[in-house]
Order: sequence, then C-alpha cells, then structure tokens
Amino acid sequence: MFIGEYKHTTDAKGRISIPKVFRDDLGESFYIAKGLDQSIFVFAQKEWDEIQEKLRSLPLTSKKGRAFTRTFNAGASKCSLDASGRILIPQNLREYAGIDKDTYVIGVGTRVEIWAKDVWEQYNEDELSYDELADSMEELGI
Amino acid sequence: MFIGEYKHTTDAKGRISIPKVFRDDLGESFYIAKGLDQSIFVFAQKEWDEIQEKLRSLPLTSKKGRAFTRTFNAGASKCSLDASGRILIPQNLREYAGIDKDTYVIGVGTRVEIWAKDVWEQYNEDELSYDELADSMEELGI
DNA sequence: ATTTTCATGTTTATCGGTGAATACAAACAC
DNA sequence: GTGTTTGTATTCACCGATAAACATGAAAAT
Repeated sequence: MFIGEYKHTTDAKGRISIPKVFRDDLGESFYIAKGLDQSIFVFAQKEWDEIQEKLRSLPLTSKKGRAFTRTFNAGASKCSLDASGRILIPQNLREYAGIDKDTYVIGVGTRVEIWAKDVWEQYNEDELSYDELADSMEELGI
Repeated sequence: MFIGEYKHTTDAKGRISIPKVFRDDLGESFYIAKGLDQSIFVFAQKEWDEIQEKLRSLPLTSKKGRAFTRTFNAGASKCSLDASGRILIPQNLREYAGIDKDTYVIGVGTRVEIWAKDVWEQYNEDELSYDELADSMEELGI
C-alpha cells in the first residue's frame, strides 16, 4: 500500500530516487507507464499483470482497443532499482510529465505516481478543493 | 513481452536498428509484415505461427478471408538481425508505412511495431485523446 | 569486360544509460 | 548537545547502444 508525498530530485540523466518506504512493496522489478493528468504511473509486478490481463481481453479487431493497448504499452517500460535505490525515467515519459529536476513521488494506494513539481502544485491549486472532492465522494458511495 | 517506445533512424538503404531489449524476445529469425493503421508489424516465430494457424482456420470460401490472407502473407517476409542488430525493411513496407528516416520502434505486448515518426506522432494526436485514454482506463478499472 | 547499382559488412564517433564514490541532511540514540 | 545511522543528492567516470559514414562484394546492365 503506497501512501505519502515525497519531494525528490531527478538528476541530469533522468534518474530519481524512489522513497525508501515504497521500495519493498515495489519489489525486485516493476513497471513505469504514462499516466493520467500529466503524471507517470508506477506499478508493482502484480498490479501490472492484472492490467495486462485486462488488456489481453480487449478485442484486437477494435480500433479503440488496439489504440489503447498500443499507447499504453508503448509508453511503458520495466525497471528496477539501482544500487542507490533509483530508477531511470525514460525520456519520453520525462517529456510527457514535464520533469526535469524538482519532482514529487506520491503514493496512491495501489500505485506510485511521479509528478513534476510545478505540475503537481498547479494541479493541487486548480483541481477541486479537498472539501469539494469530499462531496463528490459521497456520490461515489464512499 | 515487448514494451516501450524507441526513436531510431532508418538508413539510406532502408535498414533500422532493432532496440537491444527486443532482440532476445524476437529470437534468431522472425517475421515482418504489413500492419494496421499504416504501421509495420514484427512478430516472433511463436506469435507468427499462431497467426498462421488462425488464418488456416478461415473458411476458404470466405472472400474476405482469402483476401486478408493473401495481402497479409504477400506483404510479409522472414528476417533476421545483421551483425549490428539491424534489419532491412522491405521497400514495399517502407512505402506503405511512409518511412524514410526518422522512425519509431514500439513494443505492443505481443508484437513490435515500426512507424514513421510523423505518422506515429500524428496518430497519437488524432487517435487517442486524453479523455479517451482516461475513459478506457476507467472501463478497465485501472 | 567494364560499369553501375544494390545489398550487405565494417568501422568509428557520439551520446545516453549505468555504476560507483562522495557529500550532504535528517532522524535517532545516547 | 554530540555522535551515529540511514536516506537522499550530486558528481564523476565508464561502458555499450546507436547513428553515420565508409568499404566490400555480388548481381545486373551496357
């Protein structure tokens, strides 16, 4: 279970140190993929397998299914921690997320997300206030 | 499992270097064929056999089945990596995909796809908007 | 037979990824 | 408070993958 918000830095080569508390849960090797809202998703192996299972069930004959599988897989890569607990964020994902140095790594329950500092802060300002979100949650039955 | 997006260049002779990470999974010899959405498909032997199996099961009486089998097989060829890890993309496929120099090689799970840079970038703009991606993910419960 | 063309091989240079070492900072124990 | 431990940041150096250029050789054309 991934929780918490951590401000880390991405180095000149595009590597970022994964918060210590996430490392065990991520395991030996895990996956990084293009996320939503200009973020990067990081999935543990188990979670990844479940997603792939769902993707396999999509009909290949459907244009939309092909498109999604394609985009999702193309934007993903397998990764593992180096000796210092870092991963390399692929360049295309760095560009997508607008990451160059100041970065946030946040735990979102089933996955980890990586955000450029500016994007994350902007998102928190722009998006619905926490109170408003709480109201919406009620609609979702939480 | 093929994943990731790699920007490579096709040389003047129509050769392109296959990403190192794909080479083992592709094996000694593999197949290149006309793909969908103006892309080129590359299949490992095993995957190729399965496709051929499916094609064989198509009723010979079906006009569309015959046509597809014909086009698919006619446009395909067996290939292998040269000493530098490159393959030669047959000219007809290069023309079909609009490839001349800047090229993307992407992993799509069960196969590799080769795209002309412009076509791939256009496809990503057109086909799968951000909202659609989000919706698809929601349907999948991600 | 000579030239031309095309496919294939080889070499070199560059750049990005990878690893290791060190420095810094925060948390904790005493 | 001081010293120790642990986690993160930074830097440097190396290695390997890719790109580009060049070389070789075979087949086709004249």
